[in-house]
Amino acid sequence: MTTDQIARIRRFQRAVTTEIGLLDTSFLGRGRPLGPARVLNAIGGSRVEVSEIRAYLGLDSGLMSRLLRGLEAEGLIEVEPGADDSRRRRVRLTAAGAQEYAAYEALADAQAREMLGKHAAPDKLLAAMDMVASALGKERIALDAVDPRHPLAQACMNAYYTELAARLEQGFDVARSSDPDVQDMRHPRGAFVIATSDGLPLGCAGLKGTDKGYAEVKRLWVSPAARGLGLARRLMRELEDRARDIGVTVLRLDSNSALHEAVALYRATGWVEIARFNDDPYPDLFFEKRLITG
Amino acid sequence: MTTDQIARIRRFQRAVTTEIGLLDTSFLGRGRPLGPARVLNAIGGSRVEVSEIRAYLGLDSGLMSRLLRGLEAEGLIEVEPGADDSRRRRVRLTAAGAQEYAAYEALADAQAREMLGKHAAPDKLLAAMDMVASALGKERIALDAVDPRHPLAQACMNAYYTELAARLEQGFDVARSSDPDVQDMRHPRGAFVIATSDGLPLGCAGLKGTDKGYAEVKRLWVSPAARGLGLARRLMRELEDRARDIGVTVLRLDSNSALHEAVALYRATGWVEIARFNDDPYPDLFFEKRLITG
DNA sequence: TCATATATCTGACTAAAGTCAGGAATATTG
DNA sequence: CAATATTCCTGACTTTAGTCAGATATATGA
Repeated sequence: MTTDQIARIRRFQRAVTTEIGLLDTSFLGRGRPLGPARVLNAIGGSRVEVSEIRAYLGLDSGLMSRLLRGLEAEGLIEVEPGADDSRRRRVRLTAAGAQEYAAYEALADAQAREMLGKHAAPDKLLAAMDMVASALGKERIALDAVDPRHPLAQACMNAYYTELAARLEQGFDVARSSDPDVQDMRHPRGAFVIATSDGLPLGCAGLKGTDKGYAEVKRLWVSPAARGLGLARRLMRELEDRARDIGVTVLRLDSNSALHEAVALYRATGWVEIARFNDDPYPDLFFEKRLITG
Repeated sequence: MTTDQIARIRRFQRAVTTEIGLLDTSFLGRGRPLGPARVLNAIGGSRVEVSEIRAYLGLDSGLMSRLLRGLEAEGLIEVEPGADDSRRRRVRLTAAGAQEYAAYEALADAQAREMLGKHAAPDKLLAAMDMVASALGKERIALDAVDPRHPLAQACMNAYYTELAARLEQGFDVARSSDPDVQDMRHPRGAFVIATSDGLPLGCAGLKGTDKGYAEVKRLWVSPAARGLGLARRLMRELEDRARDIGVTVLRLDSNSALHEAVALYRATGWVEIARFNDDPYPDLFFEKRLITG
């Protein structure tokens, strides 16, 4: 690591600190201090449990309580005890709250739009922002099992197909590859896991159940914005855990030698190369992994 | 502009706000609030005039005054009236202050190092950070005339040579190109201007005086991290102003058709293509611009 | 020289964020 | 069931940041 590299990060920190400082103090000029505004936005962002919001924003319980009281007094939110555990309270926006939240969203969007508009190469700027945001908020990337037909899951798979088409010498056409049945990638036959950061999809992986004594790993993809963070490894680990949960002990997958990073990951995490086990035209490498159970 | 793009910027803002929030509240754990810490760092970063620091940090004069008193009481800084205008006060670090500043630097460097170390593709991350920082801090990019032998000027020129070598079909070797005499790119014969952001060099351009009735523009370069911000245009405008100041009314330059952006800029800003006027092996395009004076 | 502008300082104030101790209600565990 | 833990609330407090109206000293231009 060179001193020049350090200097560059330092410069970035300065640029961002000052800019965000300016950005936040008058928090978008809706006459509400940063604290309540942050809480309102967290609730609008579909967070429901008080404790969850508190952890997300890193607030003291006393402070949090007061901020909630304030928003309640404004008529923007309603708080009620949780259904199964009535200590853990749940918050939701009232109609007025939803309106106020939308106003914040519109303002922030306008700000974002203006910033992009001033730049000559917006795509590059966005890609750079994605990468930085992922690196900064690494531990905020959440993995969730969803239905493979979920819009975010679809978005990931489409990005995956596009990337395959670009990277495979012979191109890629989904229609010619065996498209896994939705049923096979849902509990209890299998699973489909997506990685998201503040709602933006960053990666996916599917576990496809079969009746042949093993399950297959399909559609492992990580967004360029999140590469280098060990996300693929996390996704694979998650799939293995879920495989164990549904009683699967042998996993298989097919891949292509053009996908270096993925192949290297398989080899590094206990996968063993085996003979071709299907007649899909795209893969040229086949792996198996026996899970340690107990 | 798509909604997806907006969502990406919004996500970036969130990631950065929360991260920097965490980063700054206990400002690196040296038991000093953010305010005084920022001022100390601005002074350590070779800013000397109180008014300059105030503008840089965006502080109220009363607050600034108090923060200075505090640092003075700690024995970290000394304040004295300016030499030519005794209203504008100048600040400098005492020995203890320099030590404290160094401690902050070391902590921030360690933090940066840790962040880079956790990333699998640090170069890409740095490039992304540079781009974002430049876009955020666009108006903080300063242009200064320096001696062409200045280390930052040299750094820019070396980056320029490397880029030429990569972009020109026939490569590039400085030794074969006519290296302008240092004298010719200094006042009053010419000028050399660099663009920096918080000390990081982002671009350069040289004005080389000749005895043939015109001056030449040489070494126009903008760092990849700062492209798309109109910096080349700013550099050229600066050179034109300086040319007028030293009484030059005709400018010439040579370029290569592989450098699309530069050539497009010349054509868009009043430069007219002319016949070859030197025997340098690299250029294949030649331009002239007559300055409007008065 | 006199009016005006500029740079900084001081005192009095407010708003916002955060801390801490303890209390009430509810859940969990041996 | 009793002891303990968890979740949230309340009140009293501190720190930090920031605002605003003068006061003071110095510079500038007619």
